[in-house]
Amino acid sequence: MAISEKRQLERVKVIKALAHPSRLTMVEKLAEGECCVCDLQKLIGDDISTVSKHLSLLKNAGLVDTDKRGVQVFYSLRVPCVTDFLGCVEKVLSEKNEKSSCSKCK
Amino acid sequence: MAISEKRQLERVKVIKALAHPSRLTMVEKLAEGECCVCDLQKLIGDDISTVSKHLSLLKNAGLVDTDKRGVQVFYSLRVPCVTDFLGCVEKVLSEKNEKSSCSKCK
DNA sequence: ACATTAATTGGCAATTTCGCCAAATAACAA
DNA sequence: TTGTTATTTGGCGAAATTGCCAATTAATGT
Repeated sequence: MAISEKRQLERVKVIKALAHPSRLTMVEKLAEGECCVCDLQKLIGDDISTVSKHLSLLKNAGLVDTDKRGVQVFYSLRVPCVTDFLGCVEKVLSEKNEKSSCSKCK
Repeated sequence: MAISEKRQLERVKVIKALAHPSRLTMVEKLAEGECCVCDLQKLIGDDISTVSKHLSLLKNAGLVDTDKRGVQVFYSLRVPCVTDFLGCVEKVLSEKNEKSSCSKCK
């Protein structure tokens, strides 16, 4: 039996949230510990409004949490398994290169 | 040290490939075993050309392999860990619902 | 109250993705 | 060769995503 359309869309929303270079970089950074928006902005280099929008998208997907302390907002990763997630992505990449551009084959 | 821009783009390419309802559904189907394009077309219901394009995108990302036998092309999942990958996505969703719409809280 | 710093939101143009149709290609049978 | 079935490719309009600027909101200090 197929998964409900709605459920699939929720899943896709989570995956989409990770499917952007800046957001992926921020998620990896957050895996090491919480950060304020300003730190993430320095890391990414885009306009702060752009970074903020990326972050709210991540939050909306359920990937991060926020904690406002004073003027700053601290973001933290909600689900640690995202790291394993990336492990799988790396595996796809290594197997891909292994086959398509095998350095041992001439 | 941050991951190279190029590497990050490769990763994103893989994640993006999974970030679509039809493609995600097909990947899950393929996790059970290989399928021809026609079977996947029936599963998804979109025009066959649309399905074919989704599949070539998956292939380009390194997620699936193809095997042409006669007139048909059989697709198969290249990396089994994609299943675990989805496990993490599910975890994100369950924790999300747990907090935002906690049934125990009034 | 006023200024300052941190972050979010609205709006918009540029780019990318999506899905259909029509046409092309490939394998095989008659 | 001709026809048939399976799949891919080209092209195009529609929809979604992206990133900047400007304006707004929020917390704090003077």
